[in-house]
Amino acid sequence: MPNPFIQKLALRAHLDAQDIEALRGATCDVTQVDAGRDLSLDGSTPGVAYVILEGFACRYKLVDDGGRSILAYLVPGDGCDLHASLLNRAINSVATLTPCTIASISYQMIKGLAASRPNIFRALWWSVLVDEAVLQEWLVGIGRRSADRQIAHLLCELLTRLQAIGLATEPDYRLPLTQSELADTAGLSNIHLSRVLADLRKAGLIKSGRKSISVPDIRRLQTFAGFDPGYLLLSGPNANPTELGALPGTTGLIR
Amino acid sequence: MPNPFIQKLALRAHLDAQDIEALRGATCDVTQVDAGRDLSLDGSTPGVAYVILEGFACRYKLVDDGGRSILAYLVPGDGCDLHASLLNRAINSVATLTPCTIASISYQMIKGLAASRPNIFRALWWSVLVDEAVLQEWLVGIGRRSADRQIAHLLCELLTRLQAIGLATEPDYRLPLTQSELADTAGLSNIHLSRVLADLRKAGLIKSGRKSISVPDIRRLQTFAGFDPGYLLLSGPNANPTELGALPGTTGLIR
DNA sequence: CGAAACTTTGAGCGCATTCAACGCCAGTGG
DNA sequence: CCACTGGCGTTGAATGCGCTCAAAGTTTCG
Repeated sequence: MPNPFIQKLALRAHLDAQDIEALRGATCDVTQVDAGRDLSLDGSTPGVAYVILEGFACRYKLVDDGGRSILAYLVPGDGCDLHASLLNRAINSVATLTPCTIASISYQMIKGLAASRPNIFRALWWSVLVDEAVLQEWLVGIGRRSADRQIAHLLCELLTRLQAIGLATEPDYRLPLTQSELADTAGLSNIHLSRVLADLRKAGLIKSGRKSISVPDIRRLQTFAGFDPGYLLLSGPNANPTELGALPGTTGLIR
Repeated sequence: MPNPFIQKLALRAHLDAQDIEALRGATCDVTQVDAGRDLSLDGSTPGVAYVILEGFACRYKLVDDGGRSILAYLVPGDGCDLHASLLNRAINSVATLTPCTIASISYQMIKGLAASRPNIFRALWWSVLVDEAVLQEWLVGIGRRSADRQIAHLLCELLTRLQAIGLATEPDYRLPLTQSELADTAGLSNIHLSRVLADLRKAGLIKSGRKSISVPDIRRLQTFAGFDPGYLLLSGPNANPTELGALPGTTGLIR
């Protein structure tokens, strides 16, 4: 069984045989977890990080009034709290959305890997940047996109991410998320989310069944959503970042 | 003149004399920039990072329909694109909001510092985590908080951050932001933002004058906003992160 | 002083919410 | 096999938060 974590890191930096061996050794502490369990709680001091090998999870936060805000989806190959290894406080909660197979990694192990293996370090750093880029894109969506475009954008993103790890075939993919979860991602009520999905269905942009989505025409959905996959930084590893110079403040005004 | 960048990093990791000297040397390429100029454009390949020494800037993205979404405020001491040093593509634009004094740092310089000085590396890593935590909190606010609480929360955050670098006295602080910028941060129209501010003023939670905010009773504003400064990770440097163990999936259910 | 940028106010509309009820489906136990 | 239950999704009606459009007031700056 291939390790999706290693697969994903290999997309983002060149890994040699020793790197892969080290990663394989680090992710050998494997556990099964039910759906709907917390892996880490906001404000706690975990000391252990996880990697999702199978299943879906999410990072989330709760608000005073009982509302929930989903901050990220974790799919196979994604780590959680990996880059928080120098904090003594989790800045968000993490919960499984489906039954999951996860690997536990101690913070010491992570620090050791990051310090001794530059390739791994670079791949982890890259992952952090992707996390941040996704978070930014969600903020844009929730703030400045209409609900239907925002959902379409989210579906495009998930489709792209799942394709990158071979979990989605071209036209359609299985999305084991409830509407309530999508709503808490998009900042909508689940009633309204239901209507938005119905609209997208009526427009022929998606076909949704029980916990699965199929996209008849990806291009059309992407155009509708204004989706540009560039921010996912999937386009090849950056073996050689071009170091161009630039002068400050010469380009143009805002807007 | 003290260097706020070094001050801020020193909050986040212990820096010895050599670290400080190295940082001082790295930030000696200083420039003045007008307000409203772009320091970096989404999708470009900058190759140079900046540190704000004086003034305010922001990270932002534009949407197809002309909308703008502000993703972060950069205050004195904050870096921009520092951690993107291994990307060859900026994932957002950066623009000055006021006249700024900035220092330019080449990516090679950053990489060198991060590689040779563990303390600096740790401080930079810490900064990335704070960036992410703030972004998450904004996502929660824009998605699940009412407009007035969201704005109150944002004002609390900015006040706390400015106090941390000595740019705000206890009861009030100067906030050189236009309502249009606040609106693009909160995902609101500027007309509605004007009303929200008026409501907060009427409720006695803030007193706002021309580009300045004063907060008569910080506690009251924080309570109203549900603000907990923990996510800003300002509470002391993490010289000794406690390494506690934890078992997966034993804590509780979502909600 | 005049122009441009920013802020405020009012009126009307619409997207999204809440509340409530019903349909659907899977699992469970009689 | 059927009734019961709980989670999830859908639909309808009424309310409201926040938006658009438009215009006037206010600062700032050249």
